[in-house]
Order: sequence, then structure tokens, then C-alpha cells
Amino acid sequence: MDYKKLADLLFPNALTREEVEARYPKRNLKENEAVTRFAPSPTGFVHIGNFMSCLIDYVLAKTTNGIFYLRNEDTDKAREIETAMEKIMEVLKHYQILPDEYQYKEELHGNYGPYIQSEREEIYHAFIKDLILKGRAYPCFCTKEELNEMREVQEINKERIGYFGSYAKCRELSYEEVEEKIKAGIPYVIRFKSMGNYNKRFIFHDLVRGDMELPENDQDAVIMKSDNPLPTYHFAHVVDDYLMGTTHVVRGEEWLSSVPLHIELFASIGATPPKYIHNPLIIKKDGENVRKISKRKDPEASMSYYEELGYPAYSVIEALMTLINSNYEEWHTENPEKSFLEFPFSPSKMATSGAFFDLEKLNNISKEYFAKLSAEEIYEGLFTYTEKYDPEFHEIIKKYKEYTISLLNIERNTEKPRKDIAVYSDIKKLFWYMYDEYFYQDNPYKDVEEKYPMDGIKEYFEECYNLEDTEEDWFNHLKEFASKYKYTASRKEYKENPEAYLGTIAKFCEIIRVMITTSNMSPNLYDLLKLLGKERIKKRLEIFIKIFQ
RNA sequence: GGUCUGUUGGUGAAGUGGCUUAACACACCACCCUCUCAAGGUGGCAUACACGGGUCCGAAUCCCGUACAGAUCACCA
Repeated sequence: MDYKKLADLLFPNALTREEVEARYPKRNLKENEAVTRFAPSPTGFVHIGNFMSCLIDYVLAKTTNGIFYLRNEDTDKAREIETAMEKIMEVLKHYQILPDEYQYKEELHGNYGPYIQSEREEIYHAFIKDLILKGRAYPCFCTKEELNEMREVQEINKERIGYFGSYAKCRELSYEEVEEKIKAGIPYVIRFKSMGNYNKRFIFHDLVRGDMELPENDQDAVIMKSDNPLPTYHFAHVVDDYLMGTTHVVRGEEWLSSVPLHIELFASIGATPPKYIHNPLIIKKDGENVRKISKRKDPEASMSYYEELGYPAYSVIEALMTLINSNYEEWHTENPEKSFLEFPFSPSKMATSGAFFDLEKLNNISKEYFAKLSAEEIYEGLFTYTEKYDPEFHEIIKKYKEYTISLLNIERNTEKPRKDIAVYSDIKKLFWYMYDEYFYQDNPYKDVEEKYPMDGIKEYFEECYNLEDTEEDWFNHLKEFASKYKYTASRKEYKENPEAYLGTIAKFCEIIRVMITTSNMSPNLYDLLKLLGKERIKKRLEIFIKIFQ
């Protein structure tokens, strides 16, 4: 076979490798500086597993003073979704994981572009032509039907499945045969010609798992598709990461089984492969079974799920960091002021089995985080969140800014602040009744089932309640007053003689609490009353008494 | 079926041959505190290292086998 003739037949106008490589000088890196990339395909929402890889990429690049870039892997034109790239950019922005080099719409940053694979066609073609010239790639005209048939034969014979060895029949085509088929317009793909031996093994070093013994690749994988002149993932990965100078490839462990192919592909173009970090899959318990978190079944697989509920970016990153390195949590409690970018990340400490993204744990992390924020900071976050996800509430908190901050400040500046907010959408659930716009929407007490005695309630507000009291005075006065209406301050006394009392002070407080919040659970009553003010208390009192008397 | 990877309490996990009578965190339960809730405090979850062999003075840790689970075997990434 005359490879030169074949190469010119298939790619008459392709650039040479030298011409292409001249555009991509070696990166000027110091020892240990990592070049990483986030390389999503724009086929849907951002999956949490991909985002975890992305976070690792980012941490690796930033902690080594290296480069983190974004590459749009849009070679699958059939599955491409137009808005997907926008979503990806939004997620990166939301989490402030910003690439140093990227290409989006009219913007181009970085000297190793294009960063969109569909714009790199001539680059791939130069490499493919070069492989053909070396006898390491060839056109294959096998149809889907032929391939399926071959597969069935392999299954019956209990052989390995694939296009390799004697099954790779298009390997043997003569130049004349190829020329004839091409002239006849028969569609074809380009396959890599493997020289590997499946029975031979080699050592592959993964940064997470250490040394692994893998069989050599012997599959003649498709490297260029027939329906469009773009490469498959495998080939694009090899060419792009070589030219763009990627030092570390972070990807899900589902890629582990194609490592032998990638290693052989790198060797075939005379390049050193990058270091690999195969991170664990994010899994989920589904009844008895454990499975990969799924785009279709699990809403929490999508990064937008967390944003919509109002998890702060910080909480999600914290939760993922604890998954990535389980000693992260401990480190962070010891170094509470430090950013996750100062954490000494170690790939070898990463879990090697499936990682369970625990929403309970996320909530806990998030509550701890909110507990540390000031009321003003929470207000700001809430402002941004509601602007996008709850415009009605947004208008309300805008109107009552100072008041909302005071609400958020209840039991906050103490040694043991409240921990009842995990997501921004919790805030409305917690404080809706403190806004008259919500309180008076219909009968506020429609869900109150218990029949409360009204003894002393009206009198309390008329004769005793004083807005100026300190909390201590307030409670003492309340106790004193309630005891006149057969409420006791002593639990013991009440237990001994329940008939003699209407209840304990707790009961009296409960009635007031229900009156102003419609619920028997709320933050500190003293603060709520104070914030509500005399007039608004009075109005609620009147309605309350009217309904319950 | 082939290949690869795993398997420590309810959950996530620490652990790389002696410091382990196996950490820590979350969840759950009980009690304490308390005007309710959220917290906070104390304690509990009673035989947690898949199973069977082996190496060794000594194994959760190394080796072999078995079972189970997961990943992958596309012109999808």
C-alpha cells in the first residue's frame, strides 16, 4: 500500500503537522505548575459529576499557579443543545470557577485556541493525514449492519467484541479498492491502526489509584466520523491535550477502560500522555441498589438544582471538597478562615469507589455556613437569589430592607447562632408571617386546629407588654402577669397539679406565638414582638380574638 | 462473557503491618438546658474491617481464592 497516495486521496488539502504545531509553542511552565481543563460537551445541563472533575481541575491549577482552561467538546452535532454552553458559563460564573483561557461567543482568551472543537477541524485532519502517511490509520467502509453482524459472531464464539485483528477487514483494502469505493461515494470513517497486543500488559500510573496493570489496546478505534469531518472523543482528547499543553486530565472513572487506547494514540503521534486523575463516580442509593447518579431520574444530578433551591455556592463547593478529599472537613475546621484554594489537595487521597453525594451532609454544611454569616451578608445573598427565583418576595425584601435584616439578625449575634437556614428559599418559609403582605392574604389562622383559651391575652398587651423592656424584663413581667391568669412558671408545680392551671408559661407564650406567627414554632418571641411593633400586634390581636373567642 | 475497580457501624469515611480495646463527621435515639422551634451539652447506636485460606512474632492493612457490587466493551462524551 502506498500510504502517500492514500493520504493525498483522503486529505488532499490538509495542513502538515509541522504547520499546525508551529502555532502551538510549548507552554512556559515552572516545575509543578499544572495546566488543566474543563472539557464538557454541550449536550444538556451541567452534571454534578462533571462539575466535581471541574472543581478538581480548578483546584489543581490554582494551587500550583498554573492554567485552567475551558474547552467546548462539541463534536457530537446530533446531540448538541444550543443553550448548553450558556448554562455551562452560568454555572462557572455562579461558583466563581473562572477559566483563564476560553472561547465563548465573540470572546477569545488564550493563545491555544480555538477552544471549540468544531473549529479545529483542520488541526485534526493534519494529524490524521500524518497517521495515514505512517500507516497508522486507514479508511473503513463497514456499515452498521456489517458491524452488528460481526458482533453477533463474536458473541456466539465467546470472543472479545470489537474491531481488531482479523476482524479489522478494512485494514486489508488495497489502494485501488479504496479509491473505487470513494469514487462511488460510499461513506467511510477513519480508523486507527493498532499495533498493540491484548495479551501483553503494561503499567499505567493513575494519580488516584496508583499503578495499575492494563492490557494493551488492540482495537482499531474510529478516530474520525463519517457524517461530519470531526474526530471522536478519543482522538480529539489526544490531539487537543497534546497541543494545548494539558499536564493533568481529570475525568470520571468511566474513562478508565479507554486508557489503553489513549496511551497508544499518544504514542502514535509521538507525544507523552498527560497525568490522569480518574475521579470516582457520584452515586446514589436507589432502594437496594447503588447506581450512578442519573441525568434523567435524579434532579440533584443537575447543578441547577442547587442554585434553584438557593444553596450558596460556598456550601456546594464545601460539600464537594469533602467528597474529593475526606480530610478536607477536618482541615477546614482547623483553618476556618482559609479558602478551599489553600487546601493541600492530594489526588492519592481521593476515594477510589463511588462517592455518595449526601444531601443531609450538604444541608448541615450549609446551615453551619449561614450561621457564620452576618444578617447583612444573608440579605445580600437573598436579594440576588430572589431576584432570579422569587420575584414577588424580592420586591418585598427590597421594600423592607432594614426590617428584613433585623429579622435575619434574630439570635444571630450570639455565641450559638440559630442554625435553621440551609438554603435561601428557607428564609421565606421561616419568616413569611412577619410580612403583612403574606400574613393577610387570607384567613391567617385557617390551619390552627387547637382551641386556645383567650384568658389574659388581650389584657397582657393592654396592661403589661412594653416595647421598651429588655428581654429579661420582658420575660419577668410576662411571667408575673400570666400567673394572674392561672399560668405557672414552674413545670414541676404544673405536673403535680395540672387541674389548677391553664398551663405553664410555655403555653401562654405559645398562644402569643400562634397569634403572631400562626405556628407554634418560631424564633425568639421577644424579638418578633419587638420587630412587629405595637400597631401591628394590635391588629393581629383583634383578628385572633375575634376568631378564637 | 472479557477487562478494570471496589467491599470498614444507619450514612460518608480515617486507617499504607505493631501508636487501633478501629478516629472523625452526618443521621437517628435518650436525657439535660429551655417561652416553642433551631441550636448547645452529655450519653447511646449493644459482636463496623464481605467470606475462606495463606505470609508474618504480629494483618483492616501484604498474597491467593470465593462472593457481591460498580464501571466499561458506540461513528456519545
